[in-house]
Amino acid sequence: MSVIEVTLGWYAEHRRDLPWRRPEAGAWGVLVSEFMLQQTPVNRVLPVYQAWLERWPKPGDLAAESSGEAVRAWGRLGYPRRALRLHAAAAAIAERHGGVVPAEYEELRALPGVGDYTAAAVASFAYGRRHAVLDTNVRRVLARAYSGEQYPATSVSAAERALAVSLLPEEPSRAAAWAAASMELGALICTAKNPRCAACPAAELCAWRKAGRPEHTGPARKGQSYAGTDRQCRGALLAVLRQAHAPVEADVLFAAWADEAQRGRALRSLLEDGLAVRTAGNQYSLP
DNA sequence: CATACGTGGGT
DNA sequence: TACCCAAGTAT
Repeated sequence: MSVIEVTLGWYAEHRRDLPWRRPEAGAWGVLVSEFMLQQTPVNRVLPVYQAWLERWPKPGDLAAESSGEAVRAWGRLGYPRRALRLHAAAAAIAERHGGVVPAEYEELRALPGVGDYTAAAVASFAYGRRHAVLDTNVRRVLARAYSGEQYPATSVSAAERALAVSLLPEEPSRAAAWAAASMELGALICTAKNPRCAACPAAELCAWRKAGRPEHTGPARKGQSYAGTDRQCRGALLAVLRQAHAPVEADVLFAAWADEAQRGRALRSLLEDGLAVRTAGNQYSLP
């Protein structure tokens, strides 16, 4: 038995029944879920995903809306530029692909907000294509099971990608299943903090466990600060715009953040990003 | 290659 | 409480 075999067997039994994994989700459902899941946990995505697909069942439906409605519907998922990019991706799909989410990696990769991971994930999960799908979960599983290390490096290395490619089953549908299964294993068992090795189907084969689960050596991973940052300020300002259904006066917006210099900087960046627009006079709204 | 970019739940 | 971190992308 190999890590791949036991993981596929485990997945068949333990996979979560997530809405974007159902056949009726389609490629559009998969694409929407991938955008929302970029750096955001499953349980927070769930309700927003459901509402999103009910409102915009096809890419063309979203493309026909203003980008501001996408930002509003995005709610508090975080990183609202993703909502803008998903809206732009929907427009590109409507224009260039006849309203159908493309199946080719290169075409997916060319869409706004679709990077290497998302292009591989959509091609794999929605269309059963054979791609190395390297998200944080898969990377951790590979680091442990095959490289004997607690954590993968900060960015994907050539060696790491080569390993992932070498592992890919020949049969595309099986490769796609392995992508989903290894991701699920990383999410549920081979977790970052307290891995549940006792419940892991690959425990006997795991290089990291065989080595005695050595601690990560090297520089500690960079933590992300948030409190008091420009990011938090942007979030506070945007929350006001999301809740308002008409342009708001600058005064109202400024009441959301005390530091004048910081909120000025934040508002300017929101305008630059296209997350906010200045309307008549001194008023602001979603685009 | 490092950094900016939201938010909230778990420990 | 403070810190960690969650299906990344663009610059």
